[in-house]
Amino acid sequence: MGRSPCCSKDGMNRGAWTAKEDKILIEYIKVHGEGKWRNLPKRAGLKRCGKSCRLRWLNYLRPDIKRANITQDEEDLIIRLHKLLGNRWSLIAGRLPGRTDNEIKNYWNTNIGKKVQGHPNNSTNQSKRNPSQSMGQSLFGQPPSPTIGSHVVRTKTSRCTKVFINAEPQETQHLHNKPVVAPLPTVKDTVIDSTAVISDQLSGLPEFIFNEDNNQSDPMMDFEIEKFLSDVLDSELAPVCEFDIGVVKGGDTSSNTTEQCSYSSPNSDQTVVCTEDMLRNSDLGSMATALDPEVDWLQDKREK
DNA sequence: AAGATCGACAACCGCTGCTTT
DNA sequence: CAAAGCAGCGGTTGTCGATCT
Repeated sequence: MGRSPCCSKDGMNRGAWTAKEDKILIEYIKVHGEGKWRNLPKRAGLKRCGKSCRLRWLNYLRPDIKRANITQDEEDLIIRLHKLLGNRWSLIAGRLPGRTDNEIKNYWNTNIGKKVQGHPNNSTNQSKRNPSQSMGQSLFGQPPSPTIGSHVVRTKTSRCTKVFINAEPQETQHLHNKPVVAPLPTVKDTVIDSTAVISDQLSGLPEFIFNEDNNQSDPMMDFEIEKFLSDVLDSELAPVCEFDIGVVKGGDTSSNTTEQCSYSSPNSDQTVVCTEDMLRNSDLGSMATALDPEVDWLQDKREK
């Protein structure tokens, strides 16, 4: 598919932005709002390409940008999120108010990356040595580590938003030896009911988000895996959970890839890998079961 | 004092996926 | 359904100031 270039380079300004250009861009966005970047330069009278305007605005001119140095807390959060999400800077930035993906990426490359690089058994270290492994190949053929040291190895963004669910009823699943729901016709039911059981014991658990349009009779539904993980991060489990998302190949000879979410419990030896197949088979009960040690751990913590 | 090197960060580039036509 | 348009993402490069030799 042919595509015209983003913008002509003829007569365009390049390089650092001047104060005058910044002012023009700010004034224009104040009046017209963000978006329609392609036409913005022409309308605003800027000799810049739309991409450049967008970047300048998002990374530098936006009023909510924090210009202060990154704090230790923020650095810790970046490291933690990087463990979880890999080089998905926009997702990481989304959890750091006032910080941009570019800023975090630069900070990582110039500060954290070096620190982490010196640390043995680190996936970031590995991916620097051999970037091709960072596409999920280190997961290939070997299960995620059951220890806390399990890390994300994916660098290429891919999405798992739609999962085809087998609508056939399944056996009763148990959580804490209690019946969760019977039958379990859909992933939606599994997740919601499993969560409900845990929620009886623990507030602040992730809110699992599904497309409201879906119902039990609709086998096609949205499972927002990134939202799922994001909600987990917001929950009280955040301090103890280790989640990975990875894209793995089906086998040595297979070129098929599948998305998976693995969960490693630091309070037990248990690791649950939640694959598309598991989702298809409504096997999220296993994942919920994996949360048991954390629930117990948090309860103990609360009682103390 | 001057050139070389390094580090930080802004900006660019190529690609991808979603939406529109 | 395919092509084109567009926004957004992550990797890379360029630039500039600080430090070193």
